[in-house]
Amino acid sequence: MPELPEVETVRRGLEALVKGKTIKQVNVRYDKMVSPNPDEFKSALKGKKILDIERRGKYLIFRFSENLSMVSHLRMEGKYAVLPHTEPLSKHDHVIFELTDGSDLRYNDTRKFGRMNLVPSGKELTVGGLATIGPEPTPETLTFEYLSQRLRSKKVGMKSFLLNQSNVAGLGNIYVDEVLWLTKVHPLQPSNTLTDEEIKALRLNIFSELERAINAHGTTVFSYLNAAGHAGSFQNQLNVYHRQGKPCPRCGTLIEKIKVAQRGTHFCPHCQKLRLPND
DNA sequence: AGGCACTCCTGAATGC
DNA sequence: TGCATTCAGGAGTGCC
Repeated sequence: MPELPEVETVRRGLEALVKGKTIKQVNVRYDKMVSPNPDEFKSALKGKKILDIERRGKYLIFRFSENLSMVSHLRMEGKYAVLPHTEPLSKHDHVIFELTDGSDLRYNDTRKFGRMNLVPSGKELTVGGLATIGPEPTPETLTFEYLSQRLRSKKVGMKSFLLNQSNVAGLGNIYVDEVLWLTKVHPLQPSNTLTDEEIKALRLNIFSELERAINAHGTTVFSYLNAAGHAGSFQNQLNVYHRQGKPCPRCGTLIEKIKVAQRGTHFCPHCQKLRLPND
């Protein structure tokens, strides 16, 4: 499932593969995937040049000529691939951007959860979750002051806090579990009970974990591949995610799996103890 | 405010 | 073997 490191890996791949190319025509095979309706989507994109591909959190932002932009979210299994136009379509190719050089940019999405929205350039931040998205998880944009204020202004469990893109952009189920394990904080620990030391550690762990994951070209679990069709390797560096019943790399206690915020949640019951308010 | 549940989807895993 | 059920989840919506 693409989170920030995977989306950034895709963005870099797309930049190398399709930046500067021109769209001949677009084929939409699953109408609900695009906005506005498929007819407007296709006619607006016809003849446009791909000027740049940017990223904000887990959202990709394509910039086209004539002040047109497209916000694309891959959700669970969305993938882009660049292939010769003569290559047969696969079952789950839902949107095909036919390019004038004879290649296709194809969007493939087994579960059909991904969405693409065309907007005038400059209006990108009005689309869906981008309207309320929190700071990018970098040292410059996610400051200690912001994070501690935000944590203390709420009392949600830490897993919910970090999954909420309006608090911090880019983290998903895998990296939230990993970052909480690194910081030795329980997924249900109320956000307003973290100490300053924990907040400092959490912040640094977010940065280092995402940086390491980007360097490994993201995590490949189940079927996720990046734009060039390659798997990432970060799954080999996961400490708790999908490791229920296996020993904690730090203390050897068996990793547990519980449900938090409708998500499978992995943690070490020894390293990540829930602290009650009057402890 | 915050915790749920539900929805969108398909394929893999599990159950009998 | 085969058919039915369960599970996985990012984000949006809606309810209590």
